[in-house]
Amino acid sequence: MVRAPCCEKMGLKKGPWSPEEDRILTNFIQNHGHSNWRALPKQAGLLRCGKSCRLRWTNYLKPDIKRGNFTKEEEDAIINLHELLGNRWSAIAAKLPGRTDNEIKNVWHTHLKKRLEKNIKTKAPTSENKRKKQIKPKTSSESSSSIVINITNQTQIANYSSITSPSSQQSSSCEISSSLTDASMAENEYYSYPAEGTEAMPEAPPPIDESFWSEVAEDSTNSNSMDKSYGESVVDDDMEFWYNVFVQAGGISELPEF
DNA sequence: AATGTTACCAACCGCCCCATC
DNA sequence: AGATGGGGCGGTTGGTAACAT
Repeated sequence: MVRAPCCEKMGLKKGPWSPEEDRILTNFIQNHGHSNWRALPKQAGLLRCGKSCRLRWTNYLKPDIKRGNFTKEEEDAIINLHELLGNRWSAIAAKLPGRTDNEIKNVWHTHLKKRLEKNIKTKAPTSENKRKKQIKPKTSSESSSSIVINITNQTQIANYSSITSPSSQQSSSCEISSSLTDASMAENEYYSYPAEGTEAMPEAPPPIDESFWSEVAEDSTNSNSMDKSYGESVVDDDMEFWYNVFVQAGGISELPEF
């Protein structure tokens, strides 16, 4: 079924949002919620399509969104999660509180992907691997990561996930388990290289932040697209998967209570 | 100072899945 | 059972700021 884009209707505005539009949308959602995105712009008096409003809200206006540069820990978490989940940005975003899938996707394409590609070529971290261009400072306070995911033994994790993870039913996980070779292990050494002016990362993974487990539990109870395909036991399987990942990573020794 | 190039990121587009009729 | 609508996701684009020449 092919549907015409919702914004094809004449008179609907496209492009960057004005501060006034932001204000109207924010006020409306705070007062009335967003039960129906399609009807929302009309009710709020915005000349936008519902889809545009949803994107603006979820990617920019939502109050719990964390602004500012990604920390080294967040970038490492994205890299590790991308190894496990592939281009499932929403699933990755679910593990990074305050970060949107769009933001993570952007960071991946503009920054992390190149970093990894460069590292494959050079095989060793050098000062050239670091960002050529300085990021312009953000206006809001500097972000800080509330979770720490530092998996050092990628091959072990990936192979294990191919056995126990519900994601193993999908091709992406099979690719992960088969593609992680000694060479890729060498690449992964890069993940631990310290950013300029910071301490070197410890060899052993740091303890998993407790908040991670509550996020996993919360995430598992929400039926997202990732979970839906796994059937009724998805919640338990997902929990078991993440637990196994971090046990293998050496981050925790026992299953926390949820 | 002017121009070209690169990097970043907000926003859009098309497709898919699920719920409802 | 099939059609339709709404929401969500991932890929891509376009504007612009920063940097290089």
